[in-house]
Parts: sequence; structure tokens; C-alpha cells
Amino acid sequence: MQLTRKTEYAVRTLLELVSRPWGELVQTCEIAETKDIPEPFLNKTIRDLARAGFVETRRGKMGGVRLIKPGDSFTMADVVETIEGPLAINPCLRDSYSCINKSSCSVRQFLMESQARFVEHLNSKTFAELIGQDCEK
Amino acid sequence: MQLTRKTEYAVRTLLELVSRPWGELVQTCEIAETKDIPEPFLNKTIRDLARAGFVETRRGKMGGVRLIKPGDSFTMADVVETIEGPLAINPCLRDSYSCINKSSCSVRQFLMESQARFVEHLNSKTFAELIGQDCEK
DNA sequence: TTAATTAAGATTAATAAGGTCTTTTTTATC
DNA sequence: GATAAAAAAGACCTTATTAATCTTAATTAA
Repeated sequence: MQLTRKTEYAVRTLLELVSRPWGELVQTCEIAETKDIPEPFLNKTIRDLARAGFVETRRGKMGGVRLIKPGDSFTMADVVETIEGPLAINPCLRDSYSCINKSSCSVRQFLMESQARFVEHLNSKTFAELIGQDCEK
Repeated sequence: MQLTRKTEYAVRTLLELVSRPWGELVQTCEIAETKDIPEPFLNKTIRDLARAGFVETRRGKMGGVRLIKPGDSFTMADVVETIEGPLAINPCLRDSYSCINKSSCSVRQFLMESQARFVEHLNSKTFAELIGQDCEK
């Protein structure tokens, strides 16, 4: 019952990018260093963020990564779902889960609401709003 | 980011016991069968519930398990914490986690609140209240 | 005494998470 | 062009966690 480290790394990366001037290109090795993330793993994480439209990358000499989604246009929930896929705090909340009682089960309904409260809060602040101090290391 | 199957099994077991007359002793093989839980795994789960004071077991012929905590005195959050230990949706929310910024980190603070909303909802209904229809299989 | 039942915990199997490595492609610069 | 620096892609490996099984012991009713 925990977010993955990959999500944590994605969050750190986006915090770093949001805190920089818009449009700035940053080398991944620099992010890896300052945010204490294993570089090859960070590369994969950044690829996920790129595919999802948060950042764009530039290869070759002087390459790097830059934000293309404004920091006030996405939330923690967006990042979590980008990295981990649709949230389901219990197997029975997955679309693919089959159970005779699925639709009528009061426990499932209850867990669905619990999850909704959680996601609701994750959506209550944009990344731009989150940045006051940020969490390194 | 998901509750474990063991928690799911504990929940099913408690739902079964809460729905029965107070004091009734039920054989674990019966619960395993009706709730579709691998029996040896259920035994371990029941041991956890016994150690935490939810149920009491009785060995030998005519043995079984019975509820000793009234269904209106515990919630989903209690069961989750019993089976999985203290909830922490992100590593930085664990007591043991060390980070220079731990106390001042706004992201950590935010996640802590998100978790609190979740737990608050898990605590909003007792097991007795949850039982209207229950979720088998 | 016997058979039925749970306790305890060692062991194994399956899955997922976390991380590394190698090769390829792209790009700026000489 | 040639070269070096950077990210892309994905195969691969390692470790941790989860899930399940199995064996032996203890307990209890009959």
C-alpha cells in the first residue's frame, strides 16, 4: 500500500523542472545528481513522463529535458496515474476484476469512496501550488 | 498501491463472523470454503486477527474461530493496520524515514494530508455498519 | 486413545519493484 | 564528414514482497 519509488522520482523531477524558468532544458544527469536518483532509472522515468506529455526531451550534445505542461495544469494524482496506471487500492476496484457481487457489494462501494477521498485530495493542489519548499533526497 | 490479499481475506473473514450470531464458533475450513480463501493461508490470517484481539480460536475437535470484538467497535482502517502495519502511502511518511527536509517538506505534508483523508473515510463506518450486503468470492 | 482441529513456522513459488547495462539514434560542434 | 555527447529503447538482472504450501506439534471432544 505504497506509491512506488518511480513515482517519487517522477515527482522530484517535475518539482525540479517546475521550479526552473519556463522552457529551460536540463540534462538528466544534473537532475539525477541533485535529486539523488539513479541515472539510468531516471531516464526510464523521464521517458514515461515524455510519453504522457509532461516533458519533452532533446537528444545529442546539449540535449536534456524540459517541461511542456505548465506547473499549474497538473496535480499529484496526474503524476501517480501516469507512472502507475489507474489507481485501485483493492483488486476489486479494477475494471478487469470479476466478482458476482461486484456491482452490489457494499464493501467495494465503501472502498471506492475511500479511494475517491484520497484522489480528491491529491487533485486539490497543482504542482505549482505545491512548491513552497520542495523535498530533496 | 494496493491493499494485500491477506487484508482482503481478513476483511471477508470478519464480515462472515460479524454477520453471524454473537459468540458462534465457526470452523476455519468452512470460512475458507464459503469465502473462497486458501485454507492454510486463512489460518495464518486468523492467527493475526487473534493476536490483535479481534477473534479467539479454539483448537481440537469442534474447534474454530469466534469473534470477540463487537462488529460495531472496529473499522476497515483497524483491520488494514492489523494486517499490514502502520499505513504509509509513501516511504517518506514512515517514522523510520530519514530526510533532511522531512519536517519542512511541503510535499510530504501534502501526502500526509491525502493519507489522512483516506484513513478518515476508512474509519467512518464500523464493520457492523458495513454489512448490508457483503462481498463474497 | 483417537480423530479432528488449530498453532507455528519453515519452505517454496510467483510477482513486482528497483536497478543496471548495452546498443542505437540523434544532435552540436570541430 | 567525423567525433563526442546526450537521450531512446529495451533486455537483463537482483532483490523484496506477496502469496501459498507443507510439516510437525499442541490441543480438545468424544
